[in-house]
Amino acid sequence: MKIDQNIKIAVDAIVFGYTENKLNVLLIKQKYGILKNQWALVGGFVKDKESLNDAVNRELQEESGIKVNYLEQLYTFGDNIVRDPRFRVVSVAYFALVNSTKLVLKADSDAEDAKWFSINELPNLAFDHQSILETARNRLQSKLTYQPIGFDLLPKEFLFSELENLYCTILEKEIDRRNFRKKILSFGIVEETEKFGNKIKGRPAKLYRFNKLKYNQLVDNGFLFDINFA
Amino acid sequence: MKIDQNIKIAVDAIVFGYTENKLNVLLIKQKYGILKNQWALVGGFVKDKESLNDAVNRELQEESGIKVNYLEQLYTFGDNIVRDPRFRVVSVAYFALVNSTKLVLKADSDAEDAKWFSINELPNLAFDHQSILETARNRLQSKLTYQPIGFDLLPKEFLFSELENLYCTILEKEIDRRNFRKKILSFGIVEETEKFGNKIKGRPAKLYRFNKLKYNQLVDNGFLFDINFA
DNA sequence: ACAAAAGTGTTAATCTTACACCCATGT
DNA sequence: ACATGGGTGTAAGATTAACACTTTTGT
Repeated sequence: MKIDQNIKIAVDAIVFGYTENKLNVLLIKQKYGILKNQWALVGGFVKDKESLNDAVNRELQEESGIKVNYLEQLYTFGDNIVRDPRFRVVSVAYFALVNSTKLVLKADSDAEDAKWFSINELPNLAFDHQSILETARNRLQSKLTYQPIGFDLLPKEFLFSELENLYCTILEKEIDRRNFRKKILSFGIVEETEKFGNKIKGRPAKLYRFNKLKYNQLVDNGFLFDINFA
Repeated sequence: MKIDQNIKIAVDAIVFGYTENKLNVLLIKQKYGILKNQWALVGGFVKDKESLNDAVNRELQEESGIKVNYLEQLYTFGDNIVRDPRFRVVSVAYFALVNSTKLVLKADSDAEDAKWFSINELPNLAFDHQSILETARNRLQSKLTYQPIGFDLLPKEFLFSELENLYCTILEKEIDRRNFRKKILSFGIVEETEKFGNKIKGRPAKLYRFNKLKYNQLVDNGFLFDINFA
């Protein structure tokens, strides 16, 4: 059986970071082609002998040198058959979270420049990357409430106020500080360390740590992480 | 820029139906190729000038003649690079729900036979369709609790006991009849009709109808459908 | 002593759970 | 009159939501 089909498969990654109470996305300035100098998501074509997963990881490595904490398939964009002006491309988009606080980006082979952009100050994006980004943002918002993925955007040890702020920022909601802390602590998956953060102002704040092992154990026993707010 | 890539894109559909308190899946017996006579999901290759969505709908039409009530993209399977023994195929899987009570299947061009199988009595499946099906089943289970998709498996007018049974069957849980009814009715999206179902035994049961319009209105005002059980 | 952020409890309201009896029909 | 499934209410327990003052530090 001969299949006459001329469609290319690409992978794209939406990489979210969180610094200074802002949600950021990693973008790459295109180095070649008719889209030269346009900003785009990390991504590229899949090789013949490479799984989709390997492809995203390779692109992340090549274009940014980044190591992500969380990666999952988001959605496959293939309904707009002219999304890429060169030829038909179906793009499998991935959703990634990274602790960007101590991260050094490298601009490598395919990209001229790799940079973090606040989600609220985005440049014009190549292809249909704007709408992919919207999809990713929705996924982040909803997943934040039923999976402990917020921790993947923070350093290993973090302040409670940072966690709280992350939730407020991403969900675009006010959250009662006391109720939030009570709820999170009631799960028993976040533990106090002996250390203190280096705040300049106010009372020193303890650092906390997410216990992933404990979380996995609880999940095995039917535990469901869940944060709902009015 | 020339891309040397030789991967084919297919779409597959997991079509769920519900009859006589059983969850069923639509399978197709392959007519051609080395997989002749094996059972497989509805699916096929995407055409060059056809959106992914059009491709699934076409395959559903061609192979089963079915009209689905609900269709959404499920997941893209492309990590197993030898999932199809002939050449590399990346498959975009779709998840479909249909009211199968009055449905006539047609076996058409590509398929010898189209048949419903109870989810508990599946034959061996071609390719990695077994694992795709697992993914779909998980999606169905989780989505049932936070989206009103159960109605897409039932006729327009249905008995409360059918709805309840559907939830019990798919979630594999016992559900308190009174609490279930109370909860569903409290949403105000299911309304009583004047008609009665034609039960043979017991007290006649009213038929109910899902008011999709009302549901959409409520959603616009921030309503969240949600059924949680212990 | 004051500014700044951290840390902490209680109460009312709401939602969830558990549970059992009467009703309308066909035979 | 009995068998079968349909229809209904209530009370105890758990969860959520609303709300403000004290603590620790640096200046």
